[in-house]
Amino acid sequence: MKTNYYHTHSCGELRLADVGKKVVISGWLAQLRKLGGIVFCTVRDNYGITQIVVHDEKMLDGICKETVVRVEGEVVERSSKNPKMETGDIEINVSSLQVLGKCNPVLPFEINDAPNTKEELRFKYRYLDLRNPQTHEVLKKRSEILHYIRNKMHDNGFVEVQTPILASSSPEGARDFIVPTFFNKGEFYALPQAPQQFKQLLMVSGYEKYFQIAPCFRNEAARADRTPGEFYQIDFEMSFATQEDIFEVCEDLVTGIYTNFTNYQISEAPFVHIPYKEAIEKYCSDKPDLRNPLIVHDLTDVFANTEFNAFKGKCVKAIKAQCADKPRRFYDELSTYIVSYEGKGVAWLKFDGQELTGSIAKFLKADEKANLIKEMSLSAGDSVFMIADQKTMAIKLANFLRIKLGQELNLIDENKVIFCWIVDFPFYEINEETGKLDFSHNPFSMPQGGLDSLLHKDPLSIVAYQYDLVCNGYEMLSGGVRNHDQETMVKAFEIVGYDKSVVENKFSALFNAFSYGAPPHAGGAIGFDRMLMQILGYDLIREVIAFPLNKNGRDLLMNTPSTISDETLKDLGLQLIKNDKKD
RNA sequence: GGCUCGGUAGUUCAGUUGGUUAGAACGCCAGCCUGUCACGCUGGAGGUCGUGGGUUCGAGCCCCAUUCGAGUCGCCA
Repeated sequence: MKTNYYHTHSCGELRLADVGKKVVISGWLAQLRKLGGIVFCTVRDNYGITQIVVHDEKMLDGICKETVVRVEGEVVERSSKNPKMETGDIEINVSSLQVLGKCNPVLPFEINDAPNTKEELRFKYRYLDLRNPQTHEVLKKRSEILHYIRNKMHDNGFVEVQTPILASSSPEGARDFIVPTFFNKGEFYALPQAPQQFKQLLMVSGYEKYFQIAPCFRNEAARADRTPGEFYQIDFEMSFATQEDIFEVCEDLVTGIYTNFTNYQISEAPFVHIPYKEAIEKYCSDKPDLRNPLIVHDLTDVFANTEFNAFKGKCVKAIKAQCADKPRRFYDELSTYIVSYEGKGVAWLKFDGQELTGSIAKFLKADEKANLIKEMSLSAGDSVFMIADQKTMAIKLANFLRIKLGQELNLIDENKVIFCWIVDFPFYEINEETGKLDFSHNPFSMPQGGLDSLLHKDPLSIVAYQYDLVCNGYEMLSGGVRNHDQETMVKAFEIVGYDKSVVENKFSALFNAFSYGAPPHAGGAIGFDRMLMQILGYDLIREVIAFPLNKNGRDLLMNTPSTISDETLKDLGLQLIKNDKKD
């Protein structure tokens, strides 16, 4: 610590070895404990907490908790030490105490108890919330991890480039934030949803390995694990690289981060690869939590000719679990849970080694029961939970059911972090709304087999060099080998009904760039906030963000977004549409 | 936009079948206390029960509307 007027030491620094030293510390008064003529206080700064002893009560006249003070005194050994404090062996005998910043005696909430305060209030007074040592630590950890990542990327030869924030609309699928401008009335910037096109252009420029801790903006609704508006990605791209090269770089980075900054037991690289199709079959999810051992079985064929109305003509998904000891209510509550997601419910059966019993046993024919037992390899004590619905819905609900069962039956090992690569995403899919063929991920990725596949294969059978890194049910990274060939790009768009002019106009920069010698390239982006949330053991992404927006994209501290004056609107060439109530 | 839950003292919450003056803990204020560290003890102040309407002799509680917040679905990689 640099010595100056305000301090010779930090509040986390002094130890027994410093006894006898005359020191100066500055910080916030965290606690005051008066015992007659003696007052014990603690002073807190960015680095820790140190106890000070005031023998002259007058020094503290008019001073309350959270006042910023400068304290001069001598370090002494405590007669009663506090093993819970890092500086608990010593205290400072105060000779002078000066107020540097006054504080209102009634705080909106107690700093010590800040994490238990309702979020609304915490974020309105985020600067107080962040004084809480536990909360304070989060942003320091965030910084350390960012530092580690930067170093690692630099060490591996990546060049850090800042791409524009005032950019143009990019076709990531989410809605854009639009920025009006004084210079060009009637025209707008869009904040980038990702630096996708810029980083690919950098590849065309020959930078070979690019990365950026990139701010990304998406004008979409929030969730507990998804902040509205803005977030950060560790964005990277490599030329002359294959999918495997990307995996190697990511595995090295992610393993490094988790081993250095967490105590989790993490899966060893190389991480397991699961084709998208298999993930959907086994887990009914493209981001399965592999800590959960439950597997989803498809029983559609078993009940293909059933008389049972609830299953007739439906896609039937089933999960086997050992929970024969659970009461009837357990089964009923699962059903209620599924109904809350607009499912019809959960049908269940128990197997005692001989017979199937349970909610729907009497509706099933003997051969159906026999096939079910065989298909699911049931043994005594197993229960089977079944969902019957339209295929898409059945898959969705089976995923919820698998997760819920895993939680309820305590099958999740919280100490583990299991990574996997979901690979071979389909290149095209049928858009459920329009019934037409559409890109299933972004249109930038390379179809496996290249132009040849596009020309000769059934579009729905083509898979892309498109991958996700999944960890404990969270999607941590998404990326792909990019399509860098004009002809292949045009063909890919043509298949979904766009002609060449669409590609030329919509992605003109990229498309043109590819006509001047583009290297094959691949990359991806890690959702940094979400990863950090998991590393630090939080369920809310807002916990790891300095000044988070609330669910409705509102900053309660700065009170944004806010209206602008009519004059400014006019200067921007904007006119608001007035709508009193809805439309 | 839908569904679910919530809004009571500065904070976290309790509040019975609708019934006198709406409670507790922490915090705050005052007093006592020389080894506390979640200090202790005594006393005190502090409330538009989110807002508006309704039912009722009487509403924190019941009904309607509205607003704010959270979770979730839609949406979003």
